[in-house]
Amino acid sequence: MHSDDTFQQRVWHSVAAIPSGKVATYGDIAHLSGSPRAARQVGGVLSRLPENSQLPWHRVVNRQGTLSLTGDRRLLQRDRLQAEGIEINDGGEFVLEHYRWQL
DNA sequence: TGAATGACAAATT
DNA sequence: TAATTTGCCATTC
Repeated sequence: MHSDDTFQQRVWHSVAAIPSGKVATYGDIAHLSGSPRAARQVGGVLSRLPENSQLPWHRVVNRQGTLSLTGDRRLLQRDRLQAEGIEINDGGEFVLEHYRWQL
């Protein structure tokens, strides 16, 4: 029901709040979701998002300013970020502090 | 119920 | 500076 308050749902809400053109790290989302040390779980939640999800999962990146995904998903994330104005090279690297969402 | 898993991150080499 | 190891913890199997 609407009173569900699982880590997974808190992650969904946190990610949904990231503004277009900005990015947040897995750690940032973990922190916002009430479990500061669960950065890894954030990735776990996003990896299991339904195909039809409208969540801007592409705005979640790692602390190095690079993309953690591989293969086709990685290319999709890179394209979506570029589409939002983020300067990211073909290797999926960019200047994190230049686009990081200030919590 | 418990072991395995992993879209991380900080510490250590 | 870069590579490897260690700690982390919600889910999944």
